Amino acid sequence: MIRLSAMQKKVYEYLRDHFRQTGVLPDLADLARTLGMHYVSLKQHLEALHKKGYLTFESRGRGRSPILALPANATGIPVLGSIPAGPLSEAISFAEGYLPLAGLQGDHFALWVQGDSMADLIQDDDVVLFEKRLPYRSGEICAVRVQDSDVTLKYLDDLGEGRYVLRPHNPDYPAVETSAAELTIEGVYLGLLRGDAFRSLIQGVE
Amino acid sequence: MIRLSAMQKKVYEYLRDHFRQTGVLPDLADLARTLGMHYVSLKQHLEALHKKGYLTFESRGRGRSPILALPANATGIPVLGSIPAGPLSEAISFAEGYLPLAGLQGDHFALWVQGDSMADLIQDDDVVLFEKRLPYRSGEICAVRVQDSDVTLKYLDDLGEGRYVLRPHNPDYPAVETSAAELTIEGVYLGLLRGDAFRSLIQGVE
DNA sequence: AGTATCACTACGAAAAGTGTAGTGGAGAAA
DNA sequence: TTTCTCCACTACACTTTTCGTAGTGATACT
Repeated sequence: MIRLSAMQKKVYEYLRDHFRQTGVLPDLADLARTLGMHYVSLKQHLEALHKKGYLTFESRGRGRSPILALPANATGIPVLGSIPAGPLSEAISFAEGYLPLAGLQGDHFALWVQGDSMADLIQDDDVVLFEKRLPYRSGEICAVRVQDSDVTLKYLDDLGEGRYVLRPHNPDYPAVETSAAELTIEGVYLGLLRGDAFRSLIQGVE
Repeated sequence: MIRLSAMQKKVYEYLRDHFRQTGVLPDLADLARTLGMHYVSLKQHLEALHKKGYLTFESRGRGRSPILALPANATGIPVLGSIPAGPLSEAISFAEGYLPLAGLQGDHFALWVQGDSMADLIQDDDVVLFEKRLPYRSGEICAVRVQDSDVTLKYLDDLGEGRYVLRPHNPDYPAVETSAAELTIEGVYLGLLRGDAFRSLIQGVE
């Protein structure tokens, strides 16, 4: 991203925090008062931020509220590239879109699942929501990375003494035993989204 | 609902249709021009509609765009009360909430599933989206009503000659054969929503 | 019948918010 | 130095919203 000046950064961070807390963006006049600057200066900062791609700012003519919005990547949950839920192979790639879900506590991400190792519970092409944390108990569904290269989606059974089992739901796949040293837990399963109708909720997908 | 005057009804129906088609609501000034009335008259109509519960209209002070929104039940997909996916017993009750999904073609509804006859594909407490239509082929998952009283969620296999089989995904439950005369197809499965995080998308749930 | 009250409709004027143009200073970069 | 960007301000035009005013019709009470 292009570098921001001090004032631009201040404006952007205030807007982002305000949106995360309240879910709405303030009026330009209120905002100018809060930040202690003139309306026109604020507007110039917003135009600069828009030009640099940090937000959407579009005037709609005199007297009409401008279109002011933060991009999905500032507030939404990133939907990461597809991961194989079958054999361990691909890793998490870059974000393909963002899921606008307000009011969630914690750090979340979503994966576009490919493969059927968790079928029928989780199917090919499902979008699965995760929270970035360690599992609270043995047997939770987790997105795990083994040997610093592959990401997969399995039940994570804790055998104790640093030993773990990655257990698929689909009995056609084998369970794999591994050690804590080889294992990186990327997140814990929270829920899933299935079907084209719901997939339209994801923003930023071409 | 409280009765509306002719003008109020005209305003409400125009807003509803406009939102369904475009997904956004027009400016009050544009709206007044389109409907051929003065801005203030329109505003009074909107206030009356708000008072009567047909929409949300809240002024935000002079010169600031008002908060104008249609209730979820005018535009969203109704989420109907829980149905048993296990043994045939309960019927669709009243709407418990609405799912705001814009841009869907066709007539949709959602069911809050209880039971595990479709496990592991569809689990207890999932919210399942349906389209109100007949299945295109045999074997689709449908919400069906048998004998004009019970609603259930099963694969619907067409045996021909007016005979059908309601087949659960969970092998612990038996498949049931029935006839076209006893069968009412309420809708065809489109997708599902699982997990508390996604459930917060449903509006109107206490 | 007459009166009071209320809801509905309608218009004009003023307050507050928003947009554009133009000016100018401070500091960094060429 | 010159040029550019960032930042700030003044002044004025325009839009949106509110406030005030008024007429009509229905209903209920005297």
